[in-house]
Amino acid sequence: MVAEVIINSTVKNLNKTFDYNIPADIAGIIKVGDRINVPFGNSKKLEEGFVIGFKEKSEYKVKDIVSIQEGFNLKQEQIELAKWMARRYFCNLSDCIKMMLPPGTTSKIVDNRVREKNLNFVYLKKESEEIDFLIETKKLKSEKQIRTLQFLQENDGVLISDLELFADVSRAIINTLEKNGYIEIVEKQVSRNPFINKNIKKDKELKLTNEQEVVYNSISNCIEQAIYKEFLIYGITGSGKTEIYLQLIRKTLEKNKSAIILVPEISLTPQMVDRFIARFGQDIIAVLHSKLSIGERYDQWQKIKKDEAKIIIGARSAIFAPVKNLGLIIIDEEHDDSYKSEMPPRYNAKEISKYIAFKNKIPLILGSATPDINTFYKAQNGEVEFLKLTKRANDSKLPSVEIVDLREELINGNKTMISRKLYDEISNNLENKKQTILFLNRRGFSTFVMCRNCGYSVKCKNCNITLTYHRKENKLKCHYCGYEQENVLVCPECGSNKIKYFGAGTQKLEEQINKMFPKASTIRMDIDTVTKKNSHEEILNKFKNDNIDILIGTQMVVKGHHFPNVTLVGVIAADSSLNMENYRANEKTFQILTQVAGRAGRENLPGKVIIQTYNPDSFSIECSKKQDYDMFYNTEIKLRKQLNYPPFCDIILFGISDTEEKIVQEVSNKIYNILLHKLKNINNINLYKPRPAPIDKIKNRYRYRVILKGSLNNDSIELINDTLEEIYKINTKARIIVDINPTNMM
DNA sequence: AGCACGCCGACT
DNA sequence: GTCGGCGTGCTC
Repeated sequence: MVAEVIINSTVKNLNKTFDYNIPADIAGIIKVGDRINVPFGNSKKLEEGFVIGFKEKSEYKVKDIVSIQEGFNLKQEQIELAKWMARRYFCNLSDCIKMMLPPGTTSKIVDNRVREKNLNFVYLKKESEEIDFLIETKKLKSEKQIRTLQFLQENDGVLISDLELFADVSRAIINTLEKNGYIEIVEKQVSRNPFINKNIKKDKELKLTNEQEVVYNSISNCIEQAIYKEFLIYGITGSGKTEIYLQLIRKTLEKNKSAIILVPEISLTPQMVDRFIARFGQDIIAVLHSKLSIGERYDQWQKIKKDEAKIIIGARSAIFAPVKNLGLIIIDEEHDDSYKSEMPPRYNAKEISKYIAFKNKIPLILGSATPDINTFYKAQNGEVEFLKLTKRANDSKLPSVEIVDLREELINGNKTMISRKLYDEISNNLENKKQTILFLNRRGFSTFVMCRNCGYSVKCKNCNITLTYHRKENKLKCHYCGYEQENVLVCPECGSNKIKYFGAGTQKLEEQINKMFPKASTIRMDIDTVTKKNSHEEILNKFKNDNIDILIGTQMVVKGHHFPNVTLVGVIAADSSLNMENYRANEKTFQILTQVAGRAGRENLPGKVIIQTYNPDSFSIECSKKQDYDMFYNTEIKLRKQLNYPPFCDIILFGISDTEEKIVQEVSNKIYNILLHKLKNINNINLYKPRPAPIDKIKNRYRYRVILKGSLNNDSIELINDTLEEIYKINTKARIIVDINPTNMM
């Protein structure tokens, strides 16, 4: 008898099973899912592996398994899920297995050293892009230093004890990095219980409205009878989805089962969690998200594993939590892009949820005010049961939405970013002591700097991207690789001084607003102001509690929070998301505008939304003015059908990159030709010739891509996996990524 | 990913 | 001769 083992490695060519002999002392206890230590290759150190099966004998000369790591074993069904994922998402099986292991134990063999409490907290001082750049350009050489910085990057600051334990770095390394100004050490008492000091009053169940009750009953019935079914709760903001969730969870608990609630990372705020604590108490709740330190995450994970936590609230990866007796999965804001992973394994948590719900015979709830077009399509054809909430629970009115044509503004000589209409409304709001949110999906001061004489625009020297002007530091920065240089006053090409700044960002908006309304208090929120742990929260709290007049921000102002005193929302330019080279541009525009609009006038105050745009006739903008999802859906779905886009097909993106363009082209052509040859007998698949990616160079790497469109089934997915295996064998140099139904096509 | 193997130029 | 540069290929 030999064990089939997957080596814990991200290397493509090691993504296959290796056979190992089972020594007598563990022969009786070893089972599928065990995490083991094995000798591998000619390395002196042991490698980590996972047992995924057994067979009679091996055709190879096998080595012995050295030991089993106690307390880290996975269940057979988890291995099954990992196998399914690896095929579905064209990724390494060991990457999938890692998702299910205790946080912080996946990078290397960790013995069970005692995790001491520690007061010192370390965080990255430099921007993570800057660190990436230092590594990429080989300016940072020490492997341990790199590992430490990468670890901090991934974790947004951690306890020193976590760093030592999980990244295996020493105090000396940490001190050196601090001396060089890369990191900062903060004296801070960090609790491993994210709920500590919370004194939340218990609340009582609200009486459901008739409409809510209908929704509740349909799902409750499936919990009662343990039936798999997928539901879409389509309910406008404020229609009381959360109360239904809470009562369905109560029902699940009564059946002695647990529930997982997935929410977008950004809306996983303390206020949101408090609502669950108020209803069920903190003892049976676990929270999993990226703002927790690794130690906290580890403790939350253990709380679930020990079956103390029955309610798991978390971001995407919480779907892999080791829940004992799962009875319900809820995905809130199901249209949100953060459910799709952009890193390997590039999984979609909605699909994983469906898989798990089906296997466990339990209901899966998707909730949204602006459902994903794909989900709504399934609801229309009955694959998903459609449930609707049309009334706002407290009867507050939807805000009025007005569209301002920026082209007309320009004709009338207004060169500022604020239209007359919006100017008047802001003035009005300031007089009435009401708050305003201004939304602009572009950070920095100006997105490009151009010479008006010769047309030259300043580009990054590592990426094919125009540099963004940052006013405060008077520098030009690349938002992709972190490269920065001094601002130019004279054109480097022709020597002219006619340098002009185009494409205004949030910094410029802030400056203009401060000029226009010198008395108003403002606060800005974008990646540049949100860096430290929690400061996203801090800015929003400051805005709310200090009654700041105007909040200026990007994407991140849109989600989660509820500001009772905000009555005006201004969208400065609704076009930036429309111009993306992406079939989902309309959908994203509609969703974001509808959500922004939802920020205005949430209680008894009537809200007003002003959308400024150069494309007032675009249907996504028109539909968001009317806040008419159905109209939007009906238009969009026809386009998708016509142009053959999801939900009518799947898209697979093969991304090829390397520092040498010639190699990228060669590998891209090889991939294209092999795929073409292998898939020639399969109907309904379109393969598009290799083309440079929309951003064809990032961090000195040239980028090409091959796109495949088609209705995929298990057979075609297998065929593509086989093809990839062949490609990985031929190619060792270029980086290849494969993404099925990606959210980002850049 | 590591690491050995092996082929070829440089050098005490 | 033989030291070491890195391209190639394998790991049960």
